[in-house]
This record gives sequence, structure tokens and C-alpha cells, in this order.
Amino acid sequence: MLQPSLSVGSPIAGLARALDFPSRATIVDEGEPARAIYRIVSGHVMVSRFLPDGRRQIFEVLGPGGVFGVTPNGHHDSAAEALTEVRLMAFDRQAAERSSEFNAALADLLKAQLCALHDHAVLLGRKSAVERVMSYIEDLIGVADAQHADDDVAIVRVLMTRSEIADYLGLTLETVSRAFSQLKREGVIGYERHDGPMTVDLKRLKRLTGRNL
Amino acid sequence: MLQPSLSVGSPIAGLARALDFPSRATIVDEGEPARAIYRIVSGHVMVSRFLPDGRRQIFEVLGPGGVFGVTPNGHHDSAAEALTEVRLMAFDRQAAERSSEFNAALADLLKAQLCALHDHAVLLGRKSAVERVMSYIEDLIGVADAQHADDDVAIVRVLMTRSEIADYLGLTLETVSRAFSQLKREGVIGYERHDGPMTVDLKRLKRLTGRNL
DNA sequence: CGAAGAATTGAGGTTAATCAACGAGGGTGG
DNA sequence: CCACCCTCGTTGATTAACCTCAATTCTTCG
Repeated sequence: MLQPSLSVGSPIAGLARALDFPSRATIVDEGEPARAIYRIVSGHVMVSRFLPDGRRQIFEVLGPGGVFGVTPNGHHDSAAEALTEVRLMAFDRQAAERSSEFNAALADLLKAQLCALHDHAVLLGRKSAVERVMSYIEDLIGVADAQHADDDVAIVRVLMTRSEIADYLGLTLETVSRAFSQLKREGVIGYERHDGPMTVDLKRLKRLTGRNL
Repeated sequence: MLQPSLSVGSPIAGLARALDFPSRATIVDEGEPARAIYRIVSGHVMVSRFLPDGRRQIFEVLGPGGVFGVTPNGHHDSAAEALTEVRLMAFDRQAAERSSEFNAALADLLKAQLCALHDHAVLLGRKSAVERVMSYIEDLIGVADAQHADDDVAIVRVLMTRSEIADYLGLTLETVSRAFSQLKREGVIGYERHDGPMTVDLKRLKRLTGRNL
């Protein structure tokens, strides 16, 4: 997928500043006034929201090129947390919104996000626990689709805890753990340590997800 | 919420043509090449996607001002169906994408949609059946928030069938029906005929949703 | 070594899905 | 006009999936 600019060289480059965050840092809080729009240079970021009683839903996990902090009103509707060390470009919101060039580039990025959120809504509304976890694993492989197209096995690293994956997939951490265990028993995935590398048998995964998605 | 133009008077007005559809007509099919971007003038539209095995997820229900048919690639990722008689403005996609003015206006609309999809993801991932139906009823009242702010009772019309509501809320039609029955028993809502007007006791609804959202 | 955080696994409970029957309009054709 | 059918909604009984509670292990870190 094309990644529009929003970067140096563009006339709005002057509005941007680089920012770094350590792993697990909170970048924006829910409800906070929206002063900037952020683009990820390197690292990964989770975007989430809490219900008053503590239930959490993670909407998206963004990698390099991803954008967050966009809001229709003046306040962030969701929080953003660094999943790894992160380098960001921060664009002053007020100034950026006045630049039609910025908005046009942003529109392209938002279109892709919209599509991703549609995928995720299908997952949350209509897929079983194991299907959700398989979709998650496919996401992990992600653009690697290209580089793994002819491979039998992909190797990925799970950056999120079971609890975070659960809040992303609309499950509990126990159900996520059981789904991982089941897929491991079935030989779809393999790992020694949960924070180590995970191997994915692409053929088996495709066979399981191919039929229904 | 502000509704940016994308309308007559704008320099891209020449790219637009008006279209009418009868109730229940299919406006765009999933997978179809994306020739246009649509804005609703009047009426309501559902946007949805199917899994290969027939499971359906409805992403959003759009009213006047709503936009659909936006896609990051050349093909529609979802279908759109008229829920009522609908009048649309259709913007030629190729031409519109070249207009930074169009894209800028579109960005504002997409921001609002993004926020709405976040709300919906929380609903799908983290709310119980009755909570989902209550949220749906709140949506029905919608902007009426303003005009009903001092009222005790709102009167709304449910345009969707139980099956459509189920596919919107990630439930089965039976569960939706039971939730409606329960809320009726509890006096939160009232109706004689399912296709007739429905009264909503706003105080009771707020009391139930207020705590947890 | 002990404590804290994360994952796994088991047992049991709850919610929502599934299967099934029935009733209420609305349309169509005899 | 009425009988029939078809769609939609409601409700009940049962099942299955997932959640909750709880115990245990593993790893890391002080």
C-alpha cells in the first residue's frame, strides 16, 4: 500500500517536530486536548479506549507510517501507548488543519485506517476466539505477506501481552492463551518462550483461515 | 458536528451528479471497482461486509451528510444498501482524488467516521447484548440529543429489521429480540408494532447507560 | 532467594447461540 | 374476498462458547 508523504520536503514540514518515547510510555491520554497529529517513524503504537468501569478496547496497533491523534473535535477520543521504543513526527494540529495539502495527504492515510477498522469490526462482531487469534497472527506477519509469499514458515515476534491481545480481540486473556495453546498443539504455530520468536506454519494457517476468511 | 461542504458551490461540484435509489436497493457491491464516492443528501444507508460463509457485519448506518464508497485501493471493501429512499451526490473518484480541496473536505468527514468506528469497536468488543441494544437506541435518538435534551421521552422509528440490527451489533436476531423485549418489560422503551414508532424513556435509558457508558 | 508479573491450565458458571415452534401482518392469486 | 404464503418477530428449551475464579509454573529483577 502506498504511504503518502506527510514528511520532510512537504511544505508543512516546518510544522513537524520529532519525538521519542520509551517502550510502554503513554503518548496521548484519552480526553486530552488534541494539540498534535502523530505519524510513526519507527516502532509500534497501540490506540485504545476505556469504558468507565475499566473495560478496555484496543482499536489498532500501528507500525511505521501509521497515524494517530486524529479527532473530529478538539479532544482525543482514545489513548495511545508505545509498544516499543518509538520515534514520531508530531504535526501541530491547528496549523496542519489549515493546510489543505496536509489534509489531502491525511485523507489517504485515513482511508486505509477506515478499511482496517472495517476488518477489525468483522473480527469483533463475527469471528470465534480461535479465528480472531488466527487473524491476529496473520496481521503480525502483515506486509511480510510479500516476503513470505513463497516460504512455508514465517517467524514473527509477539510484542503484546496476552492481556493486551485480549483487549485488542475482544476476548479475555485466558481465552487468548487457550487459543494460542490450541494452535500450538495443532502445529500451526510454535514457540518456546512467549516473549521469544514464534514460528508460523503458513500453509496450515491459510488452510484454516482460507475457507471462512 | 460541522458538516464540511462537498457540495454545490465548491469547485469540484462539476464532478458530482445526483442519484436516487429506492428503499432496500443495493448501491454498491463488495469488491466492485470504485468509480465514485457518495454523499447522502437524504435517507439512510447501511455499509456492510460478508464473510465467505455468509456471516455479515454491518459497520455503520449513515444518515444525511454521511459519506461512503471511500477506499484506499481501487475496489470497494464493503457493500452499501439503501435503508430508505435515498438521494445521493456521487463524485467521480478519479477526478475527486486529484482535487486537494475535495480530499481536505473528505478528511474532516473521515475523522468523524473514524471516531464513530471506534465507538462501534468498543461496543462489539466489550459490551453485553443489552448494552449494545441500549447503545443502538441512543444512536437512533442521535443528534436528537439536542432537541430532546429537556424532554423525558423521545420517539424514534426503527428502520432496520432485527436481523440487520443483529448484524450491526454482532449478535443474533433472537438475542436482539430478547433485549428489546427486556427493555420493554423494564419500561425503558415502548411500542405496539415493531415497525411503528418507539418511545424511549430517556431518564431510564441514561440511568442504565450512564454508569458504564 | 523472594517477590512480582505474565502465561498456562483446570473447574465451574453465565451469556449468548442454536434449534425450534408459533403468531402477526402484508401480498398474491384464486 | 379469502386462503395461502412469506417474511418478520417473539418466545422457549437446550447447547456451546466464552468468562470467571483459582491454582500453578516460569521468568525476571531486586
